[in-house]
Amino acid sequence: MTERVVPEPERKRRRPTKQGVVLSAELIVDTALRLVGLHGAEALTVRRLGAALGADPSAVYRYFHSTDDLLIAIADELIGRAQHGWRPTGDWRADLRAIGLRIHAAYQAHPQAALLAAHRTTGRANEITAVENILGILRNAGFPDPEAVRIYHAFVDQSLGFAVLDAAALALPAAALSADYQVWQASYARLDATTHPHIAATAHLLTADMNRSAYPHALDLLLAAAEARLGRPDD
Amino acid sequence: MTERVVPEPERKRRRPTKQGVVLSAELIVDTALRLVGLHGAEALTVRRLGAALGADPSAVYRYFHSTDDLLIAIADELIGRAQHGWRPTGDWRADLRAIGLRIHAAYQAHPQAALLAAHRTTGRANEITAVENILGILRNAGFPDPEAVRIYHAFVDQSLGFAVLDAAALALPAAALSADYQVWQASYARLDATTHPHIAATAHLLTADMNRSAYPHALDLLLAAAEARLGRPDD
DNA sequence: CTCCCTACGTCAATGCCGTTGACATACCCT
DNA sequence: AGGGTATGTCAACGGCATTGACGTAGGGAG
Repeated sequence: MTERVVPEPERKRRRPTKQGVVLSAELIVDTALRLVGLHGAEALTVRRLGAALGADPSAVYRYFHSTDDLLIAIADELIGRAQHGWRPTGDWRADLRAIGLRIHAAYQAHPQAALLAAHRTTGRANEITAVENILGILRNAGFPDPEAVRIYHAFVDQSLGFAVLDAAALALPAAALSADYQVWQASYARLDATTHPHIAATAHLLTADMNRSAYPHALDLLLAAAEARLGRPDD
Repeated sequence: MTERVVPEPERKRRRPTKQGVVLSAELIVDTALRLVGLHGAEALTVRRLGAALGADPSAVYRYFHSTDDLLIAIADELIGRAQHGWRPTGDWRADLRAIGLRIHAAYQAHPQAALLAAHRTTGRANEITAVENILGILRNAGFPDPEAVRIYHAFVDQSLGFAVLDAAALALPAAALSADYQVWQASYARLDATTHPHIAATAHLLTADMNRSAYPHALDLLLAAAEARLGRPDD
């Protein structure tokens, strides 16, 4: 007992740190996002977070049980930002497309955080709201419940999966990024047409396409296939 | 000069460690995969790897520039394993489905490694072979080059994205996993039907679906949509 | 067969990291 | 006004990746 972490809603005392900062779970999450955006994913350490907050590093443990716990909170915050201000239009396909792009964009805005947190199920408030919204769109569109659940699952995991992958590219330090490009030039762009005819034939298209996220296209394919099923409720 | 790492193909001297083990890049990658499979992703440290190999930890740096470099090698090894023994059947849709499932399965077999490495572009031999195969299937199926490249990109990134996400679930320690399930029970399964009608109506379906990967379904949707486009080369 | 060069395994040190137990203070409630 | 305790702080622990220096033994040259 005398648990180290007191849940945020029932916090009463707020005692400023030596440097005069009044801490809160929200401030810590925001500071963590800022830190990670400025200095990369590897900057997210308890010690540096403490320094950025103006507090002793161990103060963080009064708000989160562990760094993992903090990560979950960050993930939920991003999900919340993705939904901020969203309103359904009534067109299920457009609505799902918008939600998917919003989730993706929210994570792309904090690639390092996405890399750390997008693959976690948070079970927190913002995540639950998102689930409710997506399921509602599908059921109102006329998908029978089992189909709605299956499409929901594919849709959500697709957006999160792409978020992680695309974040990984953005999160790489500039040095590694240019190194990656040189690897590409060295290995792919000059492959022998006799051993790798298909890469050789499409090399120019590949280099152009590589620089964009494939998510919008993949999302459109998923939605098109889902719509095609609305008519045929078989199989 | 006197570079710390000598590339594997031109290695001549093989000097056993104190414990009598003869090292090689391959042995290190295999040992890393075994380590990570046995004791989780957090067990992949240079020190523990050294111990598992029967060598001083710093010997690893004679074969890889950094842990990141090692990770890339592990990723490429998994891609290679996914393709091992694969042969095209001539049915493009079945072939792509098989490759997708193989990639996914290869990473699921080593979830901790997948989590660390699936979002990296390796540029190494096995990755290049996979790219060539997939592009070949699409171009032979009759997709025009720009379309083939776009579908290739969506297909590959979707497979890797799902691999990361599904690996994350498998990689969680047993304790965290059951904790997750309890969170689910506590928050989702008993949500008020008036505030969250859609979750409440489908809760039983959600819990059943949650335990499977959505990848096969998402893959089928992608392939169905791609096939639908083969006829209409417009837009 | 011998000698030399240097590749590569080893050692030790550096500066990080997360986490925790003990402590003290100042906040809030009564 | 006073007490209980929440919360910020301090110090310490063990583990981490990485690197420079060292020496020994493998292999090529003659």
